Amino acid sequence: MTTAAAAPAHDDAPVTRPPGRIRARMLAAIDAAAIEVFARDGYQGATTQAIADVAGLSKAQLHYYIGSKEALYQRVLQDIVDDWIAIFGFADAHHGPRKVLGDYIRRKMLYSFEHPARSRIFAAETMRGAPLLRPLMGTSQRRTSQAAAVITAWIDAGLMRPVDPLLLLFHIWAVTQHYADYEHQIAFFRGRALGDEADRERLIAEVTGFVLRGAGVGEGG
Amino acid sequence: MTTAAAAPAHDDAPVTRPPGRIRARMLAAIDAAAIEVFARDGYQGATTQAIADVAGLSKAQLHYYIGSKEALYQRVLQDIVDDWIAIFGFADAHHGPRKVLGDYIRRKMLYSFEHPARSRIFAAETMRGAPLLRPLMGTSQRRTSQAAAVITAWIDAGLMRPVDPLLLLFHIWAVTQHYADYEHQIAFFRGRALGDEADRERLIAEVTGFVLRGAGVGEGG
DNA sequence: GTCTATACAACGATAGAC
DNA sequence: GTCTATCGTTGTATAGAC
Repeated sequence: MTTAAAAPAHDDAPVTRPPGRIRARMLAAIDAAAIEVFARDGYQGATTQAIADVAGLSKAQLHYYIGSKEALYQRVLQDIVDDWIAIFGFADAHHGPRKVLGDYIRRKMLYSFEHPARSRIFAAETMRGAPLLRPLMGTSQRRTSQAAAVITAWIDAGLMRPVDPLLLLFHIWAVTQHYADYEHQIAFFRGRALGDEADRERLIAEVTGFVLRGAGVGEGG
Repeated sequence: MTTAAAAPAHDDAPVTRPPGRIRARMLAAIDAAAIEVFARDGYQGATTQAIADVAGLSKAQLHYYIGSKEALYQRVLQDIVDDWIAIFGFADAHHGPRKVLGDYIRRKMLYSFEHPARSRIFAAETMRGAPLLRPLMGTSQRRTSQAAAVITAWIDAGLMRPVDPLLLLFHIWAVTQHYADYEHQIAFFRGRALGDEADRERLIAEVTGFVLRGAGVGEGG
């Protein structure tokens, strides 16, 4: 596993060059560019030329690194699914619906604010039938079933209303993701862009209150 | 306003042929095909070839009727905005939030069930910054402001909670449109497609209850 | 008015130079 | 390993035949 013959030990000049150092930097830039372009134009609409332009490479250069447009897209999708799973979390069910749902809503809202492009890619892929996303959703499906079971338990314990657990999750996703997917419409109707920290906190509070009341989570939940 | 010189008066053989009869039939087929393809592939991703295939025409034939891909897309967008405005309705404000919001939610849900493709086109156009939709949104913006004022009046009358009126509208749109835009995901997690009349009524009831509780509309609202 | 043959630009991708 | 020159295909659109 030696990388190369040894070399002088200057601190400012790394002795060994990790394989694909340029590659790693390139791929990071490419991923960022791909997310931006796929979010704006969709999978079919995005061109490798546009992604190359945003990443600052020639189209041919890009193709060398990505293999194919579909492979690049799949990588991006996988990253987004990983985010989705990382944010999802009903493990601490014993804290009750107010805390668990509230925290989840906050994480989803922050994700919508910070990574709207990723949310839009997920939305667009779902809208076209999710042909490339579906095979990556196994874990998401299991986690969703588990979360639904947790909600059912809360209902049985009298901590919230007997809403349909799965539909409640849909509604949470709908409202929180709306702030990413429809960001432009929201800015249009509000007359200003999604604003500073304080504004975001207001939105999170409003959404949280709306959902918890909708789910019938009382003061004691 | 005479259409042509007179002709025999057989009932089963129209005397005059309205100008562009073939054209009207073609345009109807083209619109339906365009909605399907734009919804699946987005504006950039949709090809005139694909639309022509679905409509059952040659690509060149299609181009004769549509002028350009952008013109076709704009026409579809205008139709969708017209739908949006027709469904929106807060004129009967005196009936109170329970009835007005409930009826509106029902109309939105039925639209999501019956025209998911149209909802998706609207979503995709919004996600990419709505460059071609924005100029068509003047009326929608006015109606939205009026609706927000109505909600404010309800709040002042103590008929519902002091939620942010605009955000409440966003949340209604988010939840109802979710059943169109994320239809495939919903089917995936529920393990079955959006079902029959009874299933749809259940979903409408669940969404309506969720929103009205979230808005703090009491029994008397 | 309707449709076919065709133009030419942009697409994703790769063989081969460096 | 990296990148450039170039390929074959498909894209939107139109001139001109019917």
